[in-house]
Amino acid sequence: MSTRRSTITDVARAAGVSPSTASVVFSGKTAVSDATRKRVLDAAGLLGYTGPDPRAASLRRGRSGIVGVVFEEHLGAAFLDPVKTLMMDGLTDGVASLGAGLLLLRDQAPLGTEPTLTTAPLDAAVLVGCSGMLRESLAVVTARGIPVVVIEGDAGEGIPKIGLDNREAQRQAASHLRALGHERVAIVTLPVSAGWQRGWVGADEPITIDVTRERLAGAREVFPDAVAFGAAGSFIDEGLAAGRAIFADPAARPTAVIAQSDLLAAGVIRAAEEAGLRVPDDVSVTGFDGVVVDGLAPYELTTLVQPAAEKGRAAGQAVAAMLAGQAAASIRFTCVFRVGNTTAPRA
Amino acid sequence: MSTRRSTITDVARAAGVSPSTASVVFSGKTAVSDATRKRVLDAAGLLGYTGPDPRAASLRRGRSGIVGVVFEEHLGAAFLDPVKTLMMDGLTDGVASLGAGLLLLRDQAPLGTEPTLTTAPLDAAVLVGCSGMLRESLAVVTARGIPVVVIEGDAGEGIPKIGLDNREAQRQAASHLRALGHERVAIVTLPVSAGWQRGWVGADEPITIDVTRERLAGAREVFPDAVAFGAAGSFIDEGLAAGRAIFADPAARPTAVIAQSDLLAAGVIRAAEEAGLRVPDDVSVTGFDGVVVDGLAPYELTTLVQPAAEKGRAAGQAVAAMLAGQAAASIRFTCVFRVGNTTAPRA
DNA sequence: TTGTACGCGTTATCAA
DNA sequence: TTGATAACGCGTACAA
Repeated sequence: MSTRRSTITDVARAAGVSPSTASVVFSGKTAVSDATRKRVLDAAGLLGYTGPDPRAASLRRGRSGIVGVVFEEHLGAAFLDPVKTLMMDGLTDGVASLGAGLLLLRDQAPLGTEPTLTTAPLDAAVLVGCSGMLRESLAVVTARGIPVVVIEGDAGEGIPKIGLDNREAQRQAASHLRALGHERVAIVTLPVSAGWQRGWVGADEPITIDVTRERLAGAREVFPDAVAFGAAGSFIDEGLAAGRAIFADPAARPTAVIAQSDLLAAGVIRAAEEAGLRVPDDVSVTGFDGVVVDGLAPYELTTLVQPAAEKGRAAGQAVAAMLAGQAAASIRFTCVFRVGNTTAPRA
Repeated sequence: MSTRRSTITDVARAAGVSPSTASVVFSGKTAVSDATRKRVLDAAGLLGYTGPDPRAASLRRGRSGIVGVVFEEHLGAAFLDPVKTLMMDGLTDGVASLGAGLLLLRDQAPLGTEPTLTTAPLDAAVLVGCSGMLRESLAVVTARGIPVVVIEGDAGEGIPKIGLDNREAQRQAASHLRALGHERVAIVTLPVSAGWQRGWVGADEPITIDVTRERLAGAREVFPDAVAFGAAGSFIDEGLAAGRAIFADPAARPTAVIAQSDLLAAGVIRAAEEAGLRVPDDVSVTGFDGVVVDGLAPYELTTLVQPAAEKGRAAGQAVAAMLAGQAAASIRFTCVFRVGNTTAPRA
């Protein structure tokens, strides 16, 4: 049973038509008489032909229908982040209009395997949270003429960026806290650099991750002297650890904590409870992202709602535009400040 | 600047060698003299040639290096599940040995777009949690001779399945509870069927999702009369809702709850606390999966640790085997029962 | 070690 | 509405 797969040529021959006609029956690009169509389809059924080989079609058309999504981190880690998940949802929609699918790619190929970013049949690539690495692969891709878009990161000149008004948004939350009378404020940041280990962020620590730096800057515009504790990732447990460090010294306790993500904020709240502090009565907490934190109820975070899915969708559209030969512009989305029940006037 | 992309033929001509020699320089399949290699590489650099076109190479080789991963549910929903995330990690590894990447596919294409499952240049496909639908697309794929593997689901005859000993495993947890003296037990199940709404599961409710059915059967082998509440998904908040329903009537309170996932168990624990019950003193709770539940500390679930990443890896290997022309067998992994601090003797 | 020749399976173009 | 022709860009026997 291991004969050659039948091709469109076989079908055409069996149906007594030319290959191009058979092709048209499957692609629908041109009108075909019903009689002919039936003959071709029948022949196909008989031969077990199930449609054009995508590989050949893709070579001929010059399009594969595949958009690569490149993550810097370990793939599983990426999906632990609800913001990225939402973004993927939007991206799925965004490229669907293109009839394309998403190919998951890791920046760091697992040793010994070829860098798929350069060998995969991509029509376009979307980089997620690219903080300046992977420039080499990127160079190859752009040289190949493959459109590239970056979400929350910087890939250098000429590459469209989809991002947020991180700084301004975070400043809003800080202002809100100041308006409530808070003065002693601590900040819990996202990782400060690649491979960052949980810990206090020194004043002269170089911050290489854009999002972290911008949000921190926004908070410090209002509270220049606020201490900052850098988490190792956006997880509740990281927020918990950060919160413990922050609330450790009763004498130095802040009355408000600005967390750079909702998950971190959730952890901080738990740490506060652990330390016998009530939220928001004893300590106010703000988050960032506006995602649903599973299990956080009855709290409703005061946070900045970012259009995560929109970012993905916009990236998809940008890619589509570039594929259509148009230039795609960078986009900065605006976060919406939402007051929940985790902030209150200073006691 | 918009002239034709240069091809390997151009490079060969510029380097003064034949196309096949140039090809060999890039593929490394045959030895080439250093001088020749240098000439070719130089020419490539000059022309901005960045390597073989993946589309053409894939046609020629008959391999695209792409494995499709098909989810039934909305894509974002899939990644909210830590088990699936881990599985994806394993799968990534599993196919990496193949030099392949993962193409994300949704079962239900978002209307108006082509079913990518049939038009994408796949070398193989992995179905996740397939409960018997999508038979048509599947038929096309298998007819095309594309290897298919199913994780936690059933795609019919002849398709290798990667799964767990769900029934036996769950029975173990139940036995543990019985050994602790528990008699009045409630079960919180995963969704009972596609589109299931949260609620009590009637005795004659048809259970169409394999995992749910098997785990329920395992629990009922020990506690035939245990009531079951079906969650709408594997989330903490769903477990919370289920727990509230279960603990609502003080007179009918169970002394132990068997949850079909760790996230559900986490929610149940929270519901218990809410109802003023202590875990495990007043009520014991078991989970299933053995994943790290973010924010659950200090609890450590008594649960069944399933090799989620292993499942993914095995699927990748099965796919690799089939691609190599060998038959791949179905695999049933065994869960390991782990006692945590959420179960205790009946008060 | 290098070159020749051919085909992978399809589709765009144009003419009939 | 259909058919002939010519790529698409590459890899690989095989010969030299």
